[in-house]
Amino acid sequence: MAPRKTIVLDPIACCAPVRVDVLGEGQAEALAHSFAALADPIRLRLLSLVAASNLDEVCACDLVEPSGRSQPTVSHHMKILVDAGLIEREKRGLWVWYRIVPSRLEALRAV
Amino acid sequence: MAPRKTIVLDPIACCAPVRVDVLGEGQAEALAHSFAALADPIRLRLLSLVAASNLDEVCACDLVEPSGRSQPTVSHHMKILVDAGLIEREKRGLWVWYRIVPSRLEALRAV
DNA sequence: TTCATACATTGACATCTATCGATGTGATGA
DNA sequence: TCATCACATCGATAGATGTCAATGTATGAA
Repeated sequence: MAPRKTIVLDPIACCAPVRVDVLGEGQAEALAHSFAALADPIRLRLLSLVAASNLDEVCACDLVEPSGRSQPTVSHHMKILVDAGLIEREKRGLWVWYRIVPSRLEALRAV
Repeated sequence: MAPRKTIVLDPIACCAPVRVDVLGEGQAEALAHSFAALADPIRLRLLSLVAASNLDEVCACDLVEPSGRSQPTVSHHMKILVDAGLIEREKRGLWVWYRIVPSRLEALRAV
């Protein structure tokens, strides 16, 4: 089928740090799930709001109005970001505080 | 509403390269679109296949079988990757060749 | 011109996702 | 105990997305 010859993934590919290899199904599934969390403009803005905080954390009540979405919708999106490990959630009293998880963002860059 | 005080995005934020700012709607929309292209396990594997090629480019005919999807489906996904600017498409004769666009991947890392 | 090949497009369908109103839950204060 | 507040969950709905069979399009060969 191949015009030249089928692609050969170098069998003696060295253990180099820049090793380029084909993603397995499981890895691809997990990665796609992480990227999906970033694949929504509202979530990107929410993430941006948390990251831009000069307090290092943001109260959930301060996310609803700038996002332009309803409270349930914001809650829904924040849950997705938390489940993806991009944001940490901490409840203190009546309020919920969010912090970004830098290590998780860093991990995604290494694709 | 805010328990302490509303978040203040530093108005005198310097022109520093690590400038942290809240995404505008337009930027968020564009970014989300790029991430959406990566938010599918099949597309990640296709991208991986192209990136792992030792020829620097891959024929479309060599993507169908390893992806485990039909030819129209692969064509569909490759179009999404090309539209996102992550991959370049070149038709030579009967065959179509794909190359990754490193600069575009680099740009996404800088979020 | 006619045929075969490689890939794209179409149409239809099932599934997923974003959204919001209504309601539930847990904490605080009176 | 009761009322109130902050946030989560539920249920319903509209729109987006992945998938493939069927078909269309362009290229090269006979």
